[in-house]
Amino acid sequence: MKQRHHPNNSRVYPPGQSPASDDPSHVVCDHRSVMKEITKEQSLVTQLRAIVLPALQADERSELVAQMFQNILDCSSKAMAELQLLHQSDDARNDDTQVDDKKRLRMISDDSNKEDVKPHHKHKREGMHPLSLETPVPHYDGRQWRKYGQKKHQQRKNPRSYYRCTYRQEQDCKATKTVQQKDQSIGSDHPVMYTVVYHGQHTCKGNNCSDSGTDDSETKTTMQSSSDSQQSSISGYCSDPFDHQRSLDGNKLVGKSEDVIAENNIYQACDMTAFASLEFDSWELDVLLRFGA
DNA sequence: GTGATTTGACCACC
DNA sequence: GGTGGTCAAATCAC
Repeated sequence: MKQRHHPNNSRVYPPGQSPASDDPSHVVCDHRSVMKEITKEQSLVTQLRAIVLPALQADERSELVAQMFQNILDCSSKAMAELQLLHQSDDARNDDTQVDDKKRLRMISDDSNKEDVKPHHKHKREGMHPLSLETPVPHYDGRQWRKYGQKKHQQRKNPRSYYRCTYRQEQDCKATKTVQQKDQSIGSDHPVMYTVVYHGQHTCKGNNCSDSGTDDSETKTTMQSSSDSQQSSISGYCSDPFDHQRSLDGNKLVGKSEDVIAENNIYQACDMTAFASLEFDSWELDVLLRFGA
């Protein structure tokens, strides 16, 4: 596994502070804790934005509110990026003691590392830098996806779904993503957490596939998805990637209990990616800043 | 009828 | 043989 090393790899302890008192595990835990809180904040802000913006009339005030939401999310994303850099720095400094942490990072960013050291698999996306994210709302990220496959893996309780850009044929967009429900999500704060891995960058343009993080139309489309009687032509908006959760599909909400509908509306209306970034580079950060807001 | 999703099969790699 | 990713026919929803 190729490690990312921070330039400041040697550690100097200030007077009166021993390595024991500066337990690296505490540093890691602090990073995780803070990143977790930021992730929560991002999720809540995106959810709040999805609720508030559609309720506002399209005027200067709504634009201002949208811009404020954007700024908040930008700040948190930047803070996350800074923490990530610090976290990587600590990992590099503590090769022997942070085995578990490395395992975790390896699991998240496995694909990207494979590309660095192994020949390209035919089916693996050549020249593409995957981005792994955790989010309770994996479907909506400002792009339109079409599901083309699903696989149940022996080691995992939940199947993995494969999506490609809706405009793959029209515009030869090579972007794909995989969505997998996390096993440990049951009982957590969020009902479900998903690991979303993006491969390749979008080359498509137009047709709602452009960068428009604050585009109100996206929010409207998302809000409509839960009540729209039409079948969604955009996998990312309505359908759930997992068969056992097809009841969550917006089209199938009709006839369900109000509680379920309300809950699903929340998560579908707020189907914006609240990214918990764990490993990303500059363009990936750019993606986070644009899509996460 | 059209378009999206599902699902088993297939391929390449390890 | 297991795994990850993709393909394509069947199926579904409108």
